[in-house]
Amino acid sequence: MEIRAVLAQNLKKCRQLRGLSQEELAHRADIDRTYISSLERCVYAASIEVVDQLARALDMEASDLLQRTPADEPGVCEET
Amino acid sequence: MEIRAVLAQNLKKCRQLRGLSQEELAHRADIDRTYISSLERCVYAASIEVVDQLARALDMEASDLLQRTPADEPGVCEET
DNA sequence: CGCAATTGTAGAGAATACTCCGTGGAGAAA
DNA sequence: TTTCTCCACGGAGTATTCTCTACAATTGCG
Repeated sequence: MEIRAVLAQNLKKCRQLRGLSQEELAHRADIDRTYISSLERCVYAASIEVVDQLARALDMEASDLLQRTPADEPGVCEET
Repeated sequence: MEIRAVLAQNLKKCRQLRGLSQEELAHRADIDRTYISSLERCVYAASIEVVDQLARALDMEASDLLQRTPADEPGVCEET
């Protein structure tokens, strides 16, 4: 799986789990809304600074957003 | 700690632990040597694609290279 | 010291991330 | 239908990453 897709998947999942719209997240992370939309569609390879901003807005670690989830394990956003 | 510094620190440590020079790593990751030098000095905020290439060249996960190390815990490269 | 390997650094240019504008579509509710 | 929210998507412009070339500084080793 491409690293872009890993980020896209984790980003979308964690955002939705927190009940945030792309626009709300954009505001909290101080990032353009359409850009977040692009990231969730794998259009760009984000810089680690953007990943860090998004992670902080989601109250998690940057490394968590890049975590590849083995098929039979829970994702980074789920509770145990 | 800035996310650039986290990457810089982990990158340098893991590279040295594997006995690789910047040039050898550059070749294995198919990335310019001077750019790796820059990353270890926090000059740029790498894209997640570069982080992934470096991680694969170091036989580890991209998320590991962005892991912040709590002061009293071992780094991502150390054995237990 | 002399030599070799490694790393720092500068500068120019290509490539790509990122912002900002706007438009339109899908779904839900009045 | 109309309205509202959310999201996909395009284009143009700016900012930054990333490559390449070349040379200087450093480190370690005989």
